[in-house]
Amino acid sequence: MPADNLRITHAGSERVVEPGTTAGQALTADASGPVRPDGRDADSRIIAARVNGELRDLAWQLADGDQVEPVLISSPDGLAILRHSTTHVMAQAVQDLFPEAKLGIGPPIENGFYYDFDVPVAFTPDDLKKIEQKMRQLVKQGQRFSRRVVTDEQARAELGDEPYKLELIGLKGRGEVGSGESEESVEVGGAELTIYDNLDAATGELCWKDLCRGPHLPTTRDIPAFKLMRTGGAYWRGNERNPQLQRIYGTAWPTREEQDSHLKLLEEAEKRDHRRLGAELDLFSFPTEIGSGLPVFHPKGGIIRKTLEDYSRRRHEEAGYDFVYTPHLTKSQLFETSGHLEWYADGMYPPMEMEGAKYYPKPMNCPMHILIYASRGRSYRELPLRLFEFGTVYRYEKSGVVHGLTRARGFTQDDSHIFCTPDQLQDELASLLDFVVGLLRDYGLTEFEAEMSTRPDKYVGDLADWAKAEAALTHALDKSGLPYVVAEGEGAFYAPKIDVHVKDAIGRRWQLSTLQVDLQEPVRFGLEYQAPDGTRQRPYMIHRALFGSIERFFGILVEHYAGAFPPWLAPVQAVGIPIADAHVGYLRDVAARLRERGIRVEVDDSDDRMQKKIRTAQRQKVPFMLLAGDDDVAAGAVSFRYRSGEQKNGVPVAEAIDEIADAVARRIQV
RNA sequence: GCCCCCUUAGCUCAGUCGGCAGAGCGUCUCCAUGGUAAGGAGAAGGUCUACGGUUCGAUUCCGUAAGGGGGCUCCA
Repeated sequence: MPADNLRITHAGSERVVEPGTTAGQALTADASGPVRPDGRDADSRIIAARVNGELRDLAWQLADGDQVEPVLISSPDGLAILRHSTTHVMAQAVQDLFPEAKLGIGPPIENGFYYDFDVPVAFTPDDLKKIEQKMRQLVKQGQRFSRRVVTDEQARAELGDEPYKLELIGLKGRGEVGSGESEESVEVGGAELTIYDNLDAATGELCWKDLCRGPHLPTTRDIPAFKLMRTGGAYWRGNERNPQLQRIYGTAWPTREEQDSHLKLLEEAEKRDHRRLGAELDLFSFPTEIGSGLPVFHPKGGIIRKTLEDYSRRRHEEAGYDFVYTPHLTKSQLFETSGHLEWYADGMYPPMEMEGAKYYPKPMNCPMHILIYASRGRSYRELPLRLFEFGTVYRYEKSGVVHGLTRARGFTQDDSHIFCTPDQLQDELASLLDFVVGLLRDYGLTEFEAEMSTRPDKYVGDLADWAKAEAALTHALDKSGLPYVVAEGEGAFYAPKIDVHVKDAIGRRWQLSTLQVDLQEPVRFGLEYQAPDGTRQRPYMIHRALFGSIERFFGILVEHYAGAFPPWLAPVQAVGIPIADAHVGYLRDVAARLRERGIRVEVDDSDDRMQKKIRTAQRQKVPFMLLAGDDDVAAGAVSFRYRSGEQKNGVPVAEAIDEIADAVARRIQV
């Protein structure tokens, strides 16, 4: 069945385009419709179509009256189709080379795709090369993707030796996999079962087939750029009780250039890896003797951490928080009352037994803050009561998940619990969100997006409270002006929540702050306050962590800044570099004056030559370098060098000191 | 926790198809006093992660453990 021409309706007129045509050819120069997101893409290929709103292959048979919109390869849908098609090519290559491999699922994902295989032996990096080579052959062959609707029985007959595919066919019947967003739906979503055949370009002979919802590219030759990235284990259907399959990840792009820039971004991310920079810049380490996931901060990491903590404390103080301190250990009873032992015992370090009592390292601070609230009777006049603590907690993360500072087993939360009346909830949440975003901005993060998570299927508390809490959170979000998405059913069992995500300097998203309206703990602990009418009322409780974990936030900042912290956070803010030994004394005097202004400064009096000292300071990412030679000494000046390489010569010492102190005080990046 | 991979000097890594090991950077000492990203010379530094096993002999092969990495699952 040759691919029919595609009729597209655009700008009120209908025209016919052949598969593989470009948008530029398909559209008149003045076209301004949906296929042209911007002028740059005018030559992008049309690889599929949206027929009456549904994605279809170019080979789709059109009926009169169909509303057809072409899909460009560079559009989000186009990218998914490209990547989904590439994953078929990969699966074919794998089954050519490893005939015993059984197919799992193979969906497109962000920036690429994967396919899972059941194979007796895991793939090696060498296998990956062979598979990629084979794929390049298949791409060159230009096999046609061809869609076929089949009945359940046909599908079962044709895929008889693909046990996982058979399972998927079965699932569809039971409605477990619909047309939704699950990755399985890529195979069996939609109203009918379809099989995609890969047909030889010349003979039309069947080369390979897969149960698949589609759509796909016209031919394998339409894959412009791809690369296999890595392998890994993955549980069948994402369930750890299921067998583990071997997953191969790849990436695919409309142009070679886009692929290259994607690979470059990955390289850049690797260079910024906080674990690597943490060692290079002597910030922190994970001594084996202490244990996995338990970091120590070295002096340079320590001063950064102290600075960001101090600033956070000051801001909290200004915002009306009260500072509290609580111990690291508690008798089991506390976490029995809170319910944590019942729900999260697996994630807790085991208890120590002393004199008949069991003591647990705390996995969270809230119950202790609650006890402070409950330590005496509370009046509505005291509310909202905002308790704040840098509280260190311990969670036994499974060995496979520990990851640098971003997933540690001991970490410190900038934890706050706010107790308020029902009336205060909305305003408190709204101002809290402002506070959170304002503070994050001061640490140099500028792009935010929020996620609102609502009541899950398994929940505690009563519906009216959930509704009220969700409404208050939504109100706060609307008021904040932050862009947000709603994640239905993603809330914790005891609370709906807002998570604030930030984008870092290279565009990666991190989940940072979380705001939760707790509907459970105030009840469990029987919290109350006395209302104006003399009755005893239940307060609302808000959990809130801004950095989440200081360690994790620290790691994210290291990566965000690529280690080049803004002056106020930099461990060494300025370094004096003498041209020769004779100028060391002069720079020591300058350094003393800087120290008086609170600047962290060092003078490099090593035996190295000046060039080497610059190189060293540059690699340590020191924001300001003050050089001095005979000329400078004579003029009472310094040669002022920024880590950008920019340089001003003959700057009077007083001026240089003012500039540095000013940059630090204003917390600006240089 | 599960699948796969890794662990050699402070760091980054060579190497030994089984015969007790090397480079660069860093460190230390000396020389050099040099104007914008590596001046020169010399020295110190390793029970080759740990423990078992195979072997005449193990850093190398096998097993176990610890730590690390890439995924999966999980993340109150």
